[in-house]
Amino acid sequence: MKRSPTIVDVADAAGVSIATVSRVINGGNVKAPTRKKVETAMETLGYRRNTLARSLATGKTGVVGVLIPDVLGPLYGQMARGIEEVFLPLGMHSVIVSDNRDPEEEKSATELLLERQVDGLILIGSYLTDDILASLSAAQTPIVLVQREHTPHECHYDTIQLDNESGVTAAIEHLITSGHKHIAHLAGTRLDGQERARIFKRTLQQHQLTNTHIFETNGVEDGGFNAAQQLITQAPHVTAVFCVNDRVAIGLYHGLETNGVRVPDDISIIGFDDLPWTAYLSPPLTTLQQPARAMGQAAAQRILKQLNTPAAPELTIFPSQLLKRASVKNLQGGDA
Amino acid sequence: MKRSPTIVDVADAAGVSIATVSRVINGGNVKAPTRKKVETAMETLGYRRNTLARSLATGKTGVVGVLIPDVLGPLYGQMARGIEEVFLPLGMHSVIVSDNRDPEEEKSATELLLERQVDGLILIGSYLTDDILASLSAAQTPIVLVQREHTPHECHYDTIQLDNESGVTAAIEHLITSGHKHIAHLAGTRLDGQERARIFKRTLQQHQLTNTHIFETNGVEDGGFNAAQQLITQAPHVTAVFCVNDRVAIGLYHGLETNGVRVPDDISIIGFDDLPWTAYLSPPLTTLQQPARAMGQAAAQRILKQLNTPAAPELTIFPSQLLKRASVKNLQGGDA
DNA sequence: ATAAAAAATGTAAACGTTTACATTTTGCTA
DNA sequence: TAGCAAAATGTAAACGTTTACATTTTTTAT
Repeated sequence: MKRSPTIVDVADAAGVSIATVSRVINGGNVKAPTRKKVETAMETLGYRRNTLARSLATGKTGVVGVLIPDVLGPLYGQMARGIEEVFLPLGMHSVIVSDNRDPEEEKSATELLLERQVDGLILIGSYLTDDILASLSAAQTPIVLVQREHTPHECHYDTIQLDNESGVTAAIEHLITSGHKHIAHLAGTRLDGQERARIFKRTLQQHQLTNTHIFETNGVEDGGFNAAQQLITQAPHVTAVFCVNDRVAIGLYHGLETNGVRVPDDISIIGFDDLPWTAYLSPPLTTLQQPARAMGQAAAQRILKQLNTPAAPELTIFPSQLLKRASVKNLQGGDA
Repeated sequence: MKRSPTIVDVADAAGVSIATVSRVINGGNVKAPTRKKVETAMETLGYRRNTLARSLATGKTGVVGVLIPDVLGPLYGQMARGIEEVFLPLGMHSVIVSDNRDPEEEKSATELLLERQVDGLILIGSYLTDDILASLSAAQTPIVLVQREHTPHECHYDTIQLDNESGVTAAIEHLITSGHKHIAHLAGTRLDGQERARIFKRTLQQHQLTNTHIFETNGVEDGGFNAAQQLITQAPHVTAVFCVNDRVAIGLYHGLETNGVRVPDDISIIGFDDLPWTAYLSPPLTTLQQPARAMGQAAAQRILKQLNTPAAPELTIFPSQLLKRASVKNLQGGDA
């Protein structure tokens, strides 16, 4: 087990000082012949630089930590990709860690990233409160929150959120314009879900539809599946359902089919998230697309900005877009 | 921007030497009152240890690098989770990097991880050849390959593979026992795909079914979609299709539906991978489950073993399991 | 050809830990 | 209560870089 070669070994082999070697590595001023000597020395020795030592000396790691709730989840994958797209060209890197939607685990994972001296922190779907965040960021490491699961009183941190407002409204209005009068909602438990339920209710009222059916679900497939039963027995006149997300929607598809209810002929469905395969369902699911990748990019951008100049925290809101597909039936004659 | 407190600051505040502080951090021998003094000092100063410096001093980072082809892809997510499950309890961590199925990018990403001094490397779906791997691992960093995309002459590295053999055979035999005589295959481009095609062909021959229809696809949804057309026109008597993976299968579902062909009444379908939502398709997809999580765990385990004692490289093969669901129709009277 | 300016290189001190070794303190035993 | 072993603490050298500063070499202008 021989020690891997260091800058010192290279310096010796090339007959120069370590400073010179360091300079050729980092592109400093060094004469062509010297540079070549050093380069061949590096080549023959198989030198590989030690980022640890480098970071220790410079005080920068070029790494930003990304905390996601869940390694699976295509949406988080897309965000991660958006983040990478910004950092990679700058020679920076993101390390992804997943808490499992467990606030304790989230906190310790964050601690860990800070111990690793990350240059910034992107917290996705974070449950952390302002106080905890404050204690974490005592080292003034830039922090950006994406899709935070905690409503703050004030905006203390850069935050990227999804505009549930316009999305949900668009979805409901699409249903109404298509002639639906009895619309149900399958709600989820998380913060986003609750907000969507609120907006759903309000939008219905604004259109003088007061008979609101909201069914609570666990936010995943079997929740939607089970809700199908309730829906059929408790609200038989409903012709359209807005689901808190696509996973619930797909469960609902399945549950309805099991009960012999056809989509969209008997019931129209709208989901949320545009998970990649929903376009291939039968019928293809009408849903709201989250610009997850763009949100990731924005988060990375904010980190960079904070790294340059300490700016006041900002709240950025991204719109979601309604993708009209075949899971919604038009009950009108032919307009809309 | 005040410097964050170091071990020295803590030592000063507590009136002890830095060695003692280091000992209380790492659980060395230190008397109770001293320990308390140090702990309160750390508390009030808000000390956070610097993993960089620690790793530099110890020569271990406690980090293993994981290279995956693609952050999206639920299968890789599951592997990543399996890996984490092994490392986390040991206080180790995995950092995930994705090359985008680009050999160049893969190589540089690997270099980068090594520069970061990772204690081990798990390469998933790697395209790297033995020579390149050899040059990379000159620093004798443990390497484990999972689902390698390159057939080596000999087994130079610990390798984890999926048993395509038993899986494909089981799938085809399930179709045959169900009475299917004209079976087509939608093939993919990658290594695994080619192997599956080979096994498909051979298995059919072993059952005296010589009329093999193999259609090449790009391995994702639209490949399956397009293949539907070809299938209908070029092989109208086919009653069952084995797809190289679930993504192709879902595209095929869609393509067949578009052409008015019903699944499974007109055509039975089997996929591969058991992507999480295939159980919710209509009809639920019969498919082969990959033990991705277990494979991840095994990879992590091998890294640990290599870290302890330099053992001879091993090839571990994981079986895939056939999940019989409704996308295959039984053409027989009622047995099987 | 010479002085001055610019460029190239070298020297040595950081960066924040761990750890072998030296020293001091503590706890026992006789 | 002296003496000794064991336990606790301190000292200082590593780990592999970067970088301010000092020194040497080269270039340029006169």
